[in-house]
Amino acid sequence: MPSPLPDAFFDRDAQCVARALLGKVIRHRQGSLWLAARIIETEAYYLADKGSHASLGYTEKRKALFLDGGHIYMYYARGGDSLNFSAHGPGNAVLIKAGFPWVDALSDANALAQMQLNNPDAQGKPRAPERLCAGQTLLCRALGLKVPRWDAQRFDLDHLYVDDCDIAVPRVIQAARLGIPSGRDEHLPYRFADAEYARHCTRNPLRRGQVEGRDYHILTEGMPLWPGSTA
DNA sequence: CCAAAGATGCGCT
DNA sequence: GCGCATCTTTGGG
Repeated sequence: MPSPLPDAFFDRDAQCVARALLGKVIRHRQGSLWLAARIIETEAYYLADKGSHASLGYTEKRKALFLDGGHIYMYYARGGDSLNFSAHGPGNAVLIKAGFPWVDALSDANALAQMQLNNPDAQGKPRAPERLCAGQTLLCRALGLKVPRWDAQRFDLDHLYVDDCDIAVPRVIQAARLGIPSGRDEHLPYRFADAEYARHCTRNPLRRGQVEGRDYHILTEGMPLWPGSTA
């Protein structure tokens, strides 16, 4: 039984949404197949922070960032599509950074095989499932999500939604976001990852050399965000 | 119309 | 860890 996230889920602070999305499942229908990936890595962006697209100002392309929580914002950069969901407050949103293929009764092995066809490697060969959604544009490629179809749209139970599959995420990693140029609020700790899937993220936040308390923090269930602001 | 950037990804060291 | 390919969108001429 699918259990789509209600609009109210997204109408909260972006960091809360980013954290809560870990372990949720994105489902996108392609023909008769429901392609699916569980979310393992997210980043929050705010109107006021200089790393965000919204901080560049309102334009037609960026309008979805300013719509009510639960709108889809997609953009194209560096050779691929990226997926975001708007959160509470104009200009605030969550970027979906990485996922992991999800297989169940609705999204079966045939759906996974289609995802591998959608997102082959540079030689045209199928990727290992653990690499298939290990990046914001890889995820969109595997799931078949495109800017022209989904930007500024809402979820649609016949085509695309986020499913609460009741997956436990006992430990969440909170760290600085990736790829933010210096001077653009690059230190803000708005990146969130499922600790059990850390090695399958865009970059492993627990890789050798990273130090807890300096490079990242661990949040267990019920623990407030670090450094404590739930805004 | 064209140049350049961009919330990246890959391959090699 | 670093260079380079990536290719659509964007904005200036």
